[in-house]
Amino acid sequence: MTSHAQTGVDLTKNQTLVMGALSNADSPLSAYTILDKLRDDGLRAPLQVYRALDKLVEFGLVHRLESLNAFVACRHTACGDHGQTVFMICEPCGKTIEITDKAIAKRLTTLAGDVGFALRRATIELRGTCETCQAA
Amino acid sequence: MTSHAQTGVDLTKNQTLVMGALSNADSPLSAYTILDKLRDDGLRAPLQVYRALDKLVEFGLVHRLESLNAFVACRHTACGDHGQTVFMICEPCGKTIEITDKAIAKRLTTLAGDVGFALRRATIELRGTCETCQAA
DNA sequence: ACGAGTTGCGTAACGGTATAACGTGTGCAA
DNA sequence: TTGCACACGTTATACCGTTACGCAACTCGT
Repeated sequence: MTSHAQTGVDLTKNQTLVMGALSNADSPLSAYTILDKLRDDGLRAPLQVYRALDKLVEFGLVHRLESLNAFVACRHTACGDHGQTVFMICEPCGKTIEITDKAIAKRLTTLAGDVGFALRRATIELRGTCETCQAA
Repeated sequence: MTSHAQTGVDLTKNQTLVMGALSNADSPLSAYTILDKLRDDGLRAPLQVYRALDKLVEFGLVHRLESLNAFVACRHTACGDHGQTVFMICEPCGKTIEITDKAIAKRLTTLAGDVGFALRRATIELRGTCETCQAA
């Protein structure tokens, strides 16, 4: 369907709706919250959202935050290296900062190698308080 | 109730049961799986398990794996520094390796500091394949 | 000894998260 | 035109976790 500028991936109608909901939000959304936002657009069942999310994650346009059971639009689609992203989740306000860092990735690879573990994907989620909320 | 050798913490009856179930298991268990294992010991409701788990996590005897919605007995209770533990989860067999690493902890602290984020706790969970499963 | 506070326990009901199992429609290639 | 792949839609169900309530036991200060 509509083409995504940064990746050239064609999104279907439902994928576009879900992507839009996540892009507009300023903090991660649960699948059911997304569903509620999109009821007026014709979505009715959780599965419609989950299917779209699965694809969007596969395309690298969306990340899943495991510790929150929620999803967030990727802020730097251009970067490769998904699967090694560090998320900083502000507990007061819910906003998340997304960072990739070679040093972390390298160290994790080393640690895995030390015990013979074949690393496929890393989930790194930090909890704390963002600068804005500390000031407030 | 019974005293835990390594920590001196007194566990209640339910806490002891749940701790026992996790210690016997060789991979992480969900709360409901624990419940099923302990039905013969008199447990009947999820809340009984969740309450025990909350305390055990608080004591540092058990870790929660966010990406699995499951729990695992801590393999090195002696170490302090919970909240910075790296878990390597083998997808074929489910076993998890638990490691703490100063370099990772330090780098995460630095990254957080760079953006003014007050770090409270880190979730680091790696997915991949353990040495045994690679050989098989 | 007594009451107040705290902690753990037990049960029922519920809400949030995710998937299974169907079947339908469309586009495209052999 | 038949078969395949893919997205879609619906219903039902499974799994994860919490709220709300009340009771029992154990402190601890008076």
